[in-house]
Amino acid sequence: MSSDNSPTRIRILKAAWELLESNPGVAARMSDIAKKAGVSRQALYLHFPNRTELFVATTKYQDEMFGIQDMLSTSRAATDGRERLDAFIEVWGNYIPKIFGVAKTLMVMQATDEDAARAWGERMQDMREGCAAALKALDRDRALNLDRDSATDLLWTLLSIPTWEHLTQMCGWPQEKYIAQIIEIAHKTLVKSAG
Amino acid sequence: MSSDNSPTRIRILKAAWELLESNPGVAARMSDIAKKAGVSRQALYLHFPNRTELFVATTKYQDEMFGIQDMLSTSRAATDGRERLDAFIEVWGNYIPKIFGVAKTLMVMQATDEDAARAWGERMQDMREGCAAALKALDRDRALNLDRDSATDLLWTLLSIPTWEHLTQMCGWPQEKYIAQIIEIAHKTLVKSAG
DNA sequence: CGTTGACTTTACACTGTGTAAATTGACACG
DNA sequence: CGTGTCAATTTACACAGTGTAAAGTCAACG
Repeated sequence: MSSDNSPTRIRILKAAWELLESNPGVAARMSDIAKKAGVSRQALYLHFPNRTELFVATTKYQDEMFGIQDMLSTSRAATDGRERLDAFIEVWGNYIPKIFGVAKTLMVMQATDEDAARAWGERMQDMREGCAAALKALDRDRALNLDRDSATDLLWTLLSIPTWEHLTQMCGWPQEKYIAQIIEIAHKTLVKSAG
Repeated sequence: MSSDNSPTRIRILKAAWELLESNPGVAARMSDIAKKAGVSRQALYLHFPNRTELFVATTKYQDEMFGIQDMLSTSRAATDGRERLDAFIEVWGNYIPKIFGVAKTLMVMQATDEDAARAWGERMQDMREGCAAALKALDRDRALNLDRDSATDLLWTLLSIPTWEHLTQMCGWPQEKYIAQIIEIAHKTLVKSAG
């Protein structure tokens, strides 16, 4: 999946990862990343065209390392609508804290950087596909409270990174409370009460 | 309320307002703001210590212009718990689009700029007070589904600017649909069904 | 021994913020 | 009328950080 896996490139990616994670939302300086990776600043430009692309590559590297695809496909195993919805929320909701630092940086850069916006947008669209898929079974059971698009939008918003950030970072909710509450809200707003 | 209202200062604030609104999240350059205001770049520094404080002053200017305090106090008039909750959601929810451009810029800057973080944090805390107040009557009627803090956190998140942005900008929901859905979610998750 | 490739080193162009100081012009007061 | 004051302009510069460019180093490999 990775276009190149020279050891230096990996070292740079890991350095970027650590720096972004230790300071979510703050775009680390190229010189600091270089120092942490133990290479010269100019070496970064031998592997990545610019800082944004380095950060984009870092998120892709994370997805690869964590095997998000496998995690999501596991959640697709459930056949019952509610179970599948719950599984999806748990998988994605528990994935967010792992990627938050890097993701937040890209989110912030999105406002000013076109490349970041494109990369981030694609990522979010993928996530929306996941939401749609998670609701499909529910819809087939005629247990969906809203039209499919609106339900997808709502679940997508509920599981967005800013929502996670607000509840866990600003409100101080523990991760378990976050998961439990999102599941409850999803049930109450998306699933027909009388089966 | 404003510490100084020289005409030049006002012209600068209006220029910043327009530029931020026309490009939400992008911190306009001092030179562009100056050009739009019809003054020299250096003149900006006669009125504001730095760019961040100019933007902070711009949000305060907006609040003053729009009279947000009056709008909110109107929503406090309702005595019935549900009515009051709905009124609060409508007032705040319809206020967001008016301030979005400037607010988003401050939100983005928050990640890297300490002053922006402080100013934004205060603003958000004020909002939380509003949420708490809007739920008070409901709690007194014993119609609140969760403990007061959790309910406040949830309403706070539901009415956050990123949530509005996600639903109206990313999902393309019209403002009325946004309001209607937020009210519905609030009812389903916060208000006891069998009064 | 010579070449190739990855990396380093040094230097520089460019953008944008913020500081500093001298200059202009209007208005007000004695 | 002259003088001071205040707002704003003009010009210049320090500083940080990204990205470009090009020459130099060094080890591996044929």
